[in-house]
Amino acid sequence: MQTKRLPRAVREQQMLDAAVRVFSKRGFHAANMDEIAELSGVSKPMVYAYHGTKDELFLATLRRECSRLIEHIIALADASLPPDQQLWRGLKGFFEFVGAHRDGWSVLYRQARSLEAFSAEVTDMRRNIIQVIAHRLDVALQLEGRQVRPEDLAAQALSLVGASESLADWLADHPEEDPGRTATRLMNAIWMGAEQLLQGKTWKPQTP
Amino acid sequence: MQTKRLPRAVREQQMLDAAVRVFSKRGFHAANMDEIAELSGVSKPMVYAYHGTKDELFLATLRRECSRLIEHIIALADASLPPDQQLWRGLKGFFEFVGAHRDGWSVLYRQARSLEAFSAEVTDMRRNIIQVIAHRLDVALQLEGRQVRPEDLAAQALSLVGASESLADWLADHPEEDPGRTATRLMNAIWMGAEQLLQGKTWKPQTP
DNA sequence: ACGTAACGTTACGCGCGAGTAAGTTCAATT
DNA sequence: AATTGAACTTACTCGCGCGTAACGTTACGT
Repeated sequence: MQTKRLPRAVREQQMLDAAVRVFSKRGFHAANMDEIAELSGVSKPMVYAYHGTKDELFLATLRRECSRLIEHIIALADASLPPDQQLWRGLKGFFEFVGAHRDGWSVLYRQARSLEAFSAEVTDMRRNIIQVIAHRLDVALQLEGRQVRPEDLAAQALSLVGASESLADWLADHPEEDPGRTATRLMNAIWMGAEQLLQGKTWKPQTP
Repeated sequence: MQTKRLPRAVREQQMLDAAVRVFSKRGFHAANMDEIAELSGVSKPMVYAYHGTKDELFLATLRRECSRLIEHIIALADASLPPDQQLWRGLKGFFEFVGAHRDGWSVLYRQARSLEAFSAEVTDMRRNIIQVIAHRLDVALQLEGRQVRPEDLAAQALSLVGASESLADWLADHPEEDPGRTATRLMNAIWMGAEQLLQGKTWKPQTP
């Protein structure tokens, strides 16, 4: 290959790009630094020079992918929209991101959550999302004059997130599937509920 | 320690018990065979003699925990019950199992799913469960004279499983929580749906 | 045009843990 | 009580992969 020398900032990003791919393909432990280095078009000590240890490199990739995901979602799910529209847009944004960044998703979840050293990081992020969802649900409920126990709110939000992750996994393995379609399916599952489905009621996006 | 010598069958089970604990505590890679051996009250070569390589040992523990889980669930979710009761009992069985076998659950999911070498195994199991759920849902729909596209059925089942896993994770970290209560919360989330919740409608078990 | 600092390399140290060879002790069978 | 084989141990080998020391090279400011 033998490409040009590059400024640090650029090389750092290339390394993160490489890291995402390798970590997602091999898993944290099986991934080795030489492969990541090679994929960044550079040799191993450079990776250590720019990103420290393997753990630190992993954390860096994790954080980058994570913030990209969050940004993409919050840009879409405007809190002033009606609840189902908020949910719909948020989900659509989420699935679009997963569809477009398969391996980023994999690094975030498959890997990080199962590793003692990193689970705290991703658990925090997850808790934040869940809290936001629970809060918005709470607002919607209060507008209707309802009151629900906090644990039940949390359970609802947790279910939603779990279901989303599950469909996201599936989406990551099905390139041909449209993210919007997946989001719609999830709306039917979580917004309408199984009972409604049995009665033939389905949810449809108002504005396609 | 220096306990008595034990027949192979017994020792094998002790090894699996130890393996579940260590794999769940440390993760597959970080777990080392010496620790598992020690926890089984025996030295490393015995583990190799009885269970082969580390991979094979992991697979053995995975399979044992897995079949225990499945058996426990199908024993409860009788197909002749009405749909919501099937779901309710299946979920209750599932959460009871998770509550009683925390580390078994961890080995099954956190670890196995993120490891290339084992993901196939657990994915197969998962696919089976999803298919069963989708099928029973289909039966229920046909009794109502409805028809739903297979992918939508699958998505509904997938959401349910994802939400269950999510709550199971939460339950595994909250010893004080009653599994039945968690199951009820999930029924509210997935059976009633968020829209119903907003309207103040909740699901309650008929027979406590 | 030349010094220097950032970019980059080759080649190794070293610990850890999977897996094994060779030998020992106990308990059941004859 | 001798035998035999299953249960169990100690004490290694060996490769892999993280992390680094020591050493080149190119761009860029002056």
